[in-house]
Amino acid sequence: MSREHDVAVEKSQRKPGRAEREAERRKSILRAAVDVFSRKGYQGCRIADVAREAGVAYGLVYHYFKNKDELLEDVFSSGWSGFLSRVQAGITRETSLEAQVRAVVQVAFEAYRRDPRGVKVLILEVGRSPAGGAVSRGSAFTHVVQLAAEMFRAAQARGELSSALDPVLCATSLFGVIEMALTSFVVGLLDRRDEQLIDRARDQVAETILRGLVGAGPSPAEAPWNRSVPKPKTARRD
Amino acid sequence: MSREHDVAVEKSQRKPGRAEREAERRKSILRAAVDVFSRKGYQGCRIADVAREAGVAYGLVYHYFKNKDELLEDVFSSGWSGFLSRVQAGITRETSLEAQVRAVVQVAFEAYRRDPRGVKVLILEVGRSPAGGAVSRGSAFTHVVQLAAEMFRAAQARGELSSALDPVLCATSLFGVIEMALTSFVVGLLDRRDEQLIDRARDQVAETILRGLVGAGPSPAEAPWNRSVPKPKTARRD
DNA sequence: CTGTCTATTGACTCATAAATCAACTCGCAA
DNA sequence: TTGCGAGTTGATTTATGAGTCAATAGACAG
Repeated sequence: MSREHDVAVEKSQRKPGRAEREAERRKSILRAAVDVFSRKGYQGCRIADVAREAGVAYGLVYHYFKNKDELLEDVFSSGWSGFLSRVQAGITRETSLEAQVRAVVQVAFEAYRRDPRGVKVLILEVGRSPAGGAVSRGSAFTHVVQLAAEMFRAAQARGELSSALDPVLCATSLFGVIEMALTSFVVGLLDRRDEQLIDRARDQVAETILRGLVGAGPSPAEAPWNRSVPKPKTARRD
Repeated sequence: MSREHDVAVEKSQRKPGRAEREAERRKSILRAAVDVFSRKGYQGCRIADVAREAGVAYGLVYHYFKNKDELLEDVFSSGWSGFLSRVQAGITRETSLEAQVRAVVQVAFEAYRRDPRGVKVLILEVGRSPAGGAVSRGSAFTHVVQLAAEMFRAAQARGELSSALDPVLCATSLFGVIEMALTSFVVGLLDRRDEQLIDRARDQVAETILRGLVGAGPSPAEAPWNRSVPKPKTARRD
């Protein structure tokens, strides 16, 4: 008991403890996998690459993950579930459609800023895996789209959005614009090092969707978008 | 010379001629490749599948194509170049930004209606091949985006579009919305057999982008989207 | 200190599929 | 008819990479 007491008390000290060391290893392999996937794609990468990148032996990958597919599955779920919950939170927090849309866009761009490679994997590999994908990934993309579709549907019920529009199409449009904008950074069409450009892109994406969807309604004359537009442009130094 | 005469004269008869037979074979393999790619993806499919689908021997694929990669390359270029030239034509034919955008959307949806599988391959496999793709595919996507960006830039010069917007982002937004809408049919999020829905989607996509981009100007109260837009000077204050 | 238990290693096996090639078929000209 | 040569075949070879496993090292309990 004395030992365990020590361990429990000094958890934050430099005494890793076996379980923690293991978890750390597992995470480092996961991180390496994201890295390699983002560079070579799922089909194109070898377990050997992941192992080398993580600095562990080939066989160890199979100690922590049943097989290659489960590895991808974990890469996916650890990344996507975070994104999904943030999107969910953003939608719930805000009340107007405009604010909700801005929140979703914000979440996506923030995720990209924090972890471009992870986003790249999600975008290029998982979100739209060819039918063969077989696992839950494909349906996860569907899930987030339906989440957004629900948001648009609710907005229609509140009269904030023309009911002539298809909510699912509104949702795909939203993610289409977001995704393609991020893709253009990923593939180098736009300069990913230009922080200002990323901000402008985020704002323009939100504007495009909002003015588009909202403005498409039957009465464009009203234009209630003087509503607390909270300074779209972050005042940057010149 | 008599032989060539025959061939030339009876071109439309049931005398294939060797060169023509070859070209036909090549095309049938290409068609089969599109088919198999669309079902199993590039990495996931085998040359044997393509050969079987085309009804030819395994080895013959290698008679017509240097290797698997060149096969994909040809699938791509034969499909993409057609799309590209149609987009180009659509942009050139029309004069107002609104009409041009509608034309581009129309081209994409028409292509989908004509050959869903081909579009699926282009969208899911080629357009966004992981960086490792190495070949021209990645840059081709870049190409069409830049074509559209040029269109938006010209519209800015004519005063039809706010110059505060980034033309490249306008272009990615346009294709992002188009592509995701088509994707949602491809993956079954929307019912691809519902012709009416496809039409509605096409219209909504165009509306979304147009009202979005055009309406993004500083004073949406006017709403001057009454066709023609021959007013080159809408004297917008920035 | 000593034994046990498990994390870790990397060479090996095995399945898959790309690419090759020698044999064969068949249209066409002499 | 005959023979050349290109089209066509599919078994064979070769390459690659996933997954296994017996051996080793290292942590922890007694």
